[in-house]
Amino acid sequence: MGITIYDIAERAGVSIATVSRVFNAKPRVSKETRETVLRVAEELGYQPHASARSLARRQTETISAVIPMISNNFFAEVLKGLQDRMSTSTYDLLVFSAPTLEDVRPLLEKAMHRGRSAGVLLFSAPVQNGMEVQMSKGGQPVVLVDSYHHAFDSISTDNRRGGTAAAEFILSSDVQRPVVLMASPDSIPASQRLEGFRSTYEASGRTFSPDMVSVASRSAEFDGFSEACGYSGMKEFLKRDEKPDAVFATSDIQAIGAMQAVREAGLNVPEDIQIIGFDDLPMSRHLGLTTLRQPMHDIGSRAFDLLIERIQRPDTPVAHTVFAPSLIERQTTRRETVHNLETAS
Amino acid sequence: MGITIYDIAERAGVSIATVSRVFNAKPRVSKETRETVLRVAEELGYQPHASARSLARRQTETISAVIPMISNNFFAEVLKGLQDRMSTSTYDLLVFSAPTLEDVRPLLEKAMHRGRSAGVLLFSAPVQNGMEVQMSKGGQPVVLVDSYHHAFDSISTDNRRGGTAAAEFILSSDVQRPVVLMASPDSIPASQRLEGFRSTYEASGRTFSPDMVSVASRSAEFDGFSEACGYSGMKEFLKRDEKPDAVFATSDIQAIGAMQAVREAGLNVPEDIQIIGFDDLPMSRHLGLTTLRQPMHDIGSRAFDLLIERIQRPDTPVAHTVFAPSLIERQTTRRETVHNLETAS
DNA sequence: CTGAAAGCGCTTACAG
DNA sequence: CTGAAAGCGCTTACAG
Repeated sequence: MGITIYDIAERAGVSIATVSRVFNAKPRVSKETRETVLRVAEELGYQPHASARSLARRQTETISAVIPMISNNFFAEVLKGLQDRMSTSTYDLLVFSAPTLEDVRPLLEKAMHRGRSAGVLLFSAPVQNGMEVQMSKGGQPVVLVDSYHHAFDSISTDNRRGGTAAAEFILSSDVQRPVVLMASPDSIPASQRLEGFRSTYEASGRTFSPDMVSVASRSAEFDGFSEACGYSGMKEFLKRDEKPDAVFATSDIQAIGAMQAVREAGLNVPEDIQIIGFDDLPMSRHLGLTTLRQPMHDIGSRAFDLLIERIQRPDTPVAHTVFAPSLIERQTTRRETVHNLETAS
Repeated sequence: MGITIYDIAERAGVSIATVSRVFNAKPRVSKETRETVLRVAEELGYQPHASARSLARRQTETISAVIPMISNNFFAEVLKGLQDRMSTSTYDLLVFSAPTLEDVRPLLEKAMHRGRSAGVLLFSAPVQNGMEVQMSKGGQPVVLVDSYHHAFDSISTDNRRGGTAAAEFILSSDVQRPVVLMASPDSIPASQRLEGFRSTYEASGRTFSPDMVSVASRSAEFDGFSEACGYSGMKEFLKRDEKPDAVFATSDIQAIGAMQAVREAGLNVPEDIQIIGFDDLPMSRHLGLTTLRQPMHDIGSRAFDLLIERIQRPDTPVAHTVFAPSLIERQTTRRETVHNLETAS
């Protein structure tokens, strides 16, 4: 059905080898033959066959991305950064989206199939048990995005530091009863954010009790990174006699759910309750949400660069890229005491 | 580097043909040889080479999705429906994301490359000029998602009807000065939503003047489907002496931007201004947004089914699937007169 | 039930 | 600068 290299060779009166050469921009071809080949190819509407090419070249120009919960806004943004970066390359992107963290394993397996792609980007999944082995002997390099493991390249945000920044912000204000809206305990990033918050808070001399945090169920949709989780968690907090006066959510999406719960309770943000999120989704700006920004776009584009680098130079030492989150102050918080702050964003 | 069919044939003491047979679940293989082959393959960690396989079979088990602006929430949801459906199939998904509608053309071209995929899903892009030809003679079938063209299978929402429903809702209330927040004029879906609204509104005897609609600029990010556009459009409306008392946005995301603008102006939703969106994104429920729901998940899964159907039976007549949007009433609107409503959601 | 062989559409030394 | 030929890793009639 398709027209091949043979068709154009015949019609141009040359061998298939020279046809191949012109399509691979090899130098040793005379200008005239190059031109006729190109013309004939154009006439016939020739397109190289992707599979044949990668089989012969013993390499493929596609990469795989294994992503849990693709409709998550954070991933969507990172993906956008990735795609923007890829649009100027010749690589294609194969996307494997896992409904839950459980499904990541088999999908990774699939993505690692020989000849399918040249490398894989594994998003936000903890590397556990046999996965490490599977990844090492898979033949293609994998780089971790929003995750960490000493044996693989990774790119992530300093979640602990983000938690610390949130705590510092709260400690420097007049907040008395902060609470934390945490995602699933299985989520490494969320755990680190909580931990950064907790340790910094305690370091100030105040006590951080377990009832100050609402943890999403392990089976929660999107690992607890959802409005629903933020909403219901906040509802619970609001039932207390002593209502919280500030909440740190481990993601913007949870913070948005919390905002809604607060409003429904007839309370005001930030007057009654201040809210801090994590991510800085595009919508957060318009919602006036104070948050810890992750450079999602950069994470995506860097991930691509790292993977390509690794594909081309497999023996480079493993590298970990960590971005620092930055506090973006907006309307959901107010700063009472403005000491210790050199720059306001 | 990789271990091939030859390795396992040798080690199992059989020919490569029989090895191939067991991996293709062909019937004519004795139980014993099947078992030894499988065992040896397991030992050696054999994986079939994807490219070689599709070259030999003359078919590939991957499909392509060409999507403008992948970080758009609507697409993310449709993609999720698609992926959920695909997870039980053996197909892989190649994603081509276009930063703008301009980039769709070249990406589609790329996606149509021979041997790359068995079919393509083209999202939300108007089929214009030469695209039709390119798509017809591309060799692989394409189905349109959230778009329409008589010559290709398509799956979409009845946007006009959604606009009509929004207008009817408003007409049955005490709203006096409704306005519309429209996305880019280049967007077919947005145009249809507006048109449905306009015609129904006028049919009631009221006049619909051009200054009742705020149209996003052609160069607006995400074709105007963004909080930023809803926000700025609403800001303009609020500068008027006679402020609107209801707004119909052509997407939820614009509606969310509008909500923020209203709040910042010190006005209340729905008391001062009622808001209706379009899509019913997951977050809309938690924001209490009244909207016209599109079954995004179903759109995604149906799209997959349609494409596979078309791949398998290329000569089936072209089919168009149209989903009816449904009005979901929530807190951003209030119904004064409750006549003509059998079921409240 | 099993094997030898041709073929899928390209790339790439090797000669010339 | 160009061609003949082998090879990439699999599938699939065709014989047996």
